[in-house]
Amino acid sequence: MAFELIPQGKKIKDFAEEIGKYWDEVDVFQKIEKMRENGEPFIFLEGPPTANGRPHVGHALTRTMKDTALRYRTMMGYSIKRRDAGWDCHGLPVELEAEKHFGFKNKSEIEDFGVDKFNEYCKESVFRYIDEWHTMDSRLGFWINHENAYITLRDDYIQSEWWAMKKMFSSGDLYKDFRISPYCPRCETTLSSHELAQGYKDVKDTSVYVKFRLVQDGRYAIAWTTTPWTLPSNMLLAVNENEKYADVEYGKEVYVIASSLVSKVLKDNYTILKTYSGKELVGLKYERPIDFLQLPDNACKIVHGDHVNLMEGTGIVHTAPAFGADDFELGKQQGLILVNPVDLQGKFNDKSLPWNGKFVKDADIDIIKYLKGKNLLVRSEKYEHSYPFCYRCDTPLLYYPIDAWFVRVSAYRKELVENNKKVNWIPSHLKEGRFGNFIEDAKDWNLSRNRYWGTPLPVWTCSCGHQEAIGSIQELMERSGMPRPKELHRPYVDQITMKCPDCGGKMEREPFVIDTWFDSGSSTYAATNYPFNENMPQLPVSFITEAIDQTRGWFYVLHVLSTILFKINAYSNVFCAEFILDSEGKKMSKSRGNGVLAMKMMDDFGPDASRLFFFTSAPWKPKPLIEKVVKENETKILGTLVNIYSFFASNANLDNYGYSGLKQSSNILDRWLTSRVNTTIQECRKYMDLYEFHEAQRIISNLIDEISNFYLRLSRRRFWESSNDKSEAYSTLFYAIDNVCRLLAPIAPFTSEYIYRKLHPDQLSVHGALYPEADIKLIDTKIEAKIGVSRLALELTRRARQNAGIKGRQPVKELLILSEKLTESDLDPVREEMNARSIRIISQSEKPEKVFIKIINSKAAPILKSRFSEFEKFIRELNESGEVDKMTNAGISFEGIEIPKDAVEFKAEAAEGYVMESEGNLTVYLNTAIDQELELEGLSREIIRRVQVMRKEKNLEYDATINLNIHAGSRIIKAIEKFRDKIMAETLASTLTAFEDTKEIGRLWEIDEEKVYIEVV
RNA sequence: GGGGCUGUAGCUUAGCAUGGUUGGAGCACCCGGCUGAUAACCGGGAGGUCACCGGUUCGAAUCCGGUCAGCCCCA
Repeated sequence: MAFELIPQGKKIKDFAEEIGKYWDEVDVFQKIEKMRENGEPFIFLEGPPTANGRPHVGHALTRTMKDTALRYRTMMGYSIKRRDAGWDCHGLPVELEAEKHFGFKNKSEIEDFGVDKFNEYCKESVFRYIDEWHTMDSRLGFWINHENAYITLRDDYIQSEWWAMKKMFSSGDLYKDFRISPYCPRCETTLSSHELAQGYKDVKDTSVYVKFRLVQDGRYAIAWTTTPWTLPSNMLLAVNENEKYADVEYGKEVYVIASSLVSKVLKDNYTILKTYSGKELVGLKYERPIDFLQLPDNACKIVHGDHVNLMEGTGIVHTAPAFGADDFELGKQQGLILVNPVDLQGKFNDKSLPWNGKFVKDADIDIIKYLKGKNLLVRSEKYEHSYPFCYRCDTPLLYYPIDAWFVRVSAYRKELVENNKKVNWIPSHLKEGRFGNFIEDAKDWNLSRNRYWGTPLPVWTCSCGHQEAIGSIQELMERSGMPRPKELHRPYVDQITMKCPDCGGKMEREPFVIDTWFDSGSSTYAATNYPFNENMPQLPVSFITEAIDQTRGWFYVLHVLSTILFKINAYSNVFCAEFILDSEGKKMSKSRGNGVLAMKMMDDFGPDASRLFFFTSAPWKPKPLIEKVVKENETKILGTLVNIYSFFASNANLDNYGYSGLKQSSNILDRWLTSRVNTTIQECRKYMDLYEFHEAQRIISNLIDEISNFYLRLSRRRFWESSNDKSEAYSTLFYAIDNVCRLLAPIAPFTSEYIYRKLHPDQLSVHGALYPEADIKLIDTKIEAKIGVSRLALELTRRARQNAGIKGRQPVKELLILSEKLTESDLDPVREEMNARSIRIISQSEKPEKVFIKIINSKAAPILKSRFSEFEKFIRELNESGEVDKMTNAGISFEGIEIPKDAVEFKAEAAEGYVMESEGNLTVYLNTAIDQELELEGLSREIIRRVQVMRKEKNLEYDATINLNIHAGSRIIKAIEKFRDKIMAETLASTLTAFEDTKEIGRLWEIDEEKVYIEVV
């Protein structure tokens, strides 16, 4: 049986293509799934992307993390459950695309066009790029079942959500409320906090300090706001009763301002009259600066607000309950009837206002002018702050009082925190940090959208106030007595009405669709169509992973819904990736145009190099995409592995070797490598279990490097000469490559499969193999340590050679190694590389060292004064005598003068004729004497080396013989004659003729500045 | 304004939890060497105020406090 060779010039990217085809043709993925059918379940859940955008490198990263985890678990014998794709289909971004397509500017245009046609377009556009996703997944090697994908727009998926909503409606956890929500006046819908978060921008707005005259005594309370358009709707002023306030004389007027903020507000020319507690202000009545609107009698007074702080402004907060959440709460507390002069398009709609009909933000300037004219403005200034804009249409959002449906998440804070304790977060700081903080303070979830393309809210209302939630299609038909709608979308479900059980009136559906995050957050149960398929979803799922932005997105909604519906955490392990940055380290974004598509990365680098790149450092650190970093992984890890295999295969074939298990070897390098493989396995499993794939990659990469550059370099001859432990060497190398393939398989699935199947042509796939398990018996830490020391000895030898100016090819007479750890035989593997006639381990007493004394002039001179030069001479002679080391302990006396110990230094240097190098407890002494015989041997090796180069250039087979003719000067001819046999053996020359001549034949070489002509025939 | 993460050589990074010889690699650069698997490798050189300031300590890249910068999240 021969091992298949890797064709010259074949690229690692080509392997991927070949392997991809093989997997498809033979159905490898399905076969492995079947093989593991009865394994312990490991439950996955795919976070559904929207397929109306193209996959970029960030998607490739998270899909690599998913795939690596799942392949690893498969190799650990688990049966992966729910390895199904999923697609997120609804939502505002989809509608926006549709609006753009049709050129619509507002909702009425959509309604005129027809909601049915509009939604039809949305439905089709969702899958615009689905093919590219499929191709990307297959090229990246992401093994996931696409044919079982869950799709959130399907009736059966929506029906499960209806079940959930009905359940929450029944328990009171889904409720309608009139409150302040972030609202887009262009899209005419409320937004969720998640959508809000995407639209914050830093902008400069005009902020104003406004005077509110106190009825009691004519002082002015000064309030600050960045939204002047809310001033006409002012109903209250809020202070903090626990803070200090001051009466301040400014011009002829007296202002009330929080005392710590006076200097900020008024700059100079003011006098503080007195300070007092905020409590004294509470209850005072005031006159509004803008008083067109009719207000209830209980308005226009100062109240306490917990939210009032002294970070900015004046410590007195203008409160318009219609346009702020805190304001609204205060208004409610005070029992105020809400006054709202703004319509759903964000325009004033109260005839008493001079600005009636204007978009509120555009009225700011007029309002400021109006205040100035009435002398009620202290001053105005540009103020930079972040303000929310609609993330899809860029319209500034308003906080607006409106009916909306909410999930009572805040009531479940305790349960959310409890369930989070059962979750393993990677990286761990998210658990208590970003995510933990967020759920501790979870707000009720604004679920309803006044839009079209989404899961319809399944609640029907009667004009008498009666409400009912519907939990299934069956129930919908029974309750309404109407046929099943075409699909569970608008406008079809809107046409369903039912009879009110209370008053007999007609009940109509609440006209909302729901937040699309409810869709993806429902995947735990809706993807399996629970409860309609009757199988309780297995929760928590074992593992999910997405990018960091999903902490408040998918990770959050999954956790919330699972906690409310099933009282359990949705997942037990969650692995969070950071973003891939561009080559400059900048965030990739659409507006910058610096994004990189996943397919481009596959085209440029191929899947395995890309996958390895994602794990060059922890995936939870942002990583710039730099071409040479990606390529480096390919050469260092994959290229080296491929080479190791090529070396193995070409030699094994020459020797007709076949693997039949790991042979016990007495060779120290074999035992070392076997041990290294097993320690690596141990470590690797540990890291893979912790989802620290990047650590696993690093140690696998180290092992590959050591196999190639240490083990093989030093073992080469055993493979191509007839050594008696050759089959041990082959079996060790095979064993190492086989294990490396399996260790690397989850991370670089293509290349490892390619090599693995060359080792095991009879096996289906490396991914169906079991992940290596360390054999403790094969781990020998002593050997690993010893080899470490011998490697250091080799390094020191090279260093010493360099210092002595002796090249590696030149044999030296003697090498002495001072070490307590090594024995002679430990050096066997490195002996040849050290290239010395004699290599010995020596003891302390044998050190070829000369101890000498160095005078520390600054100390010795003051003691000796005028006799110092005599002392110098004395020491010089002493040093030359070689007797110094006898004095190291005794101390020195010079003609009756005791020289203190700190006035001299005892130093050691290599004895004459030696160069020494040391590191730690290891010292190497190199004898630098080169006699004629050594010199000639060195020259013979120079000849051999050059002939070898010529053989290679001629592309000769390894075992092809040659005829060798050499013309050169006398010294070299002498070397050739002396080492004729060796030269012929090494270069496989059947004849060797050598003449002292300058005739130009073959190729001209220069050795030690002498011309040498070599001809290989 | 609040919270989180990150900051180590030109670039990519290890070390930081548990303080301790001289902060370790790789890429690129320079010099030298090795090479019949490997555009690979080996030795040396150059390149670091370990973001900055302060504190604790005999001793801080590491622990503590603060500042700055970048990114993210929240408001």
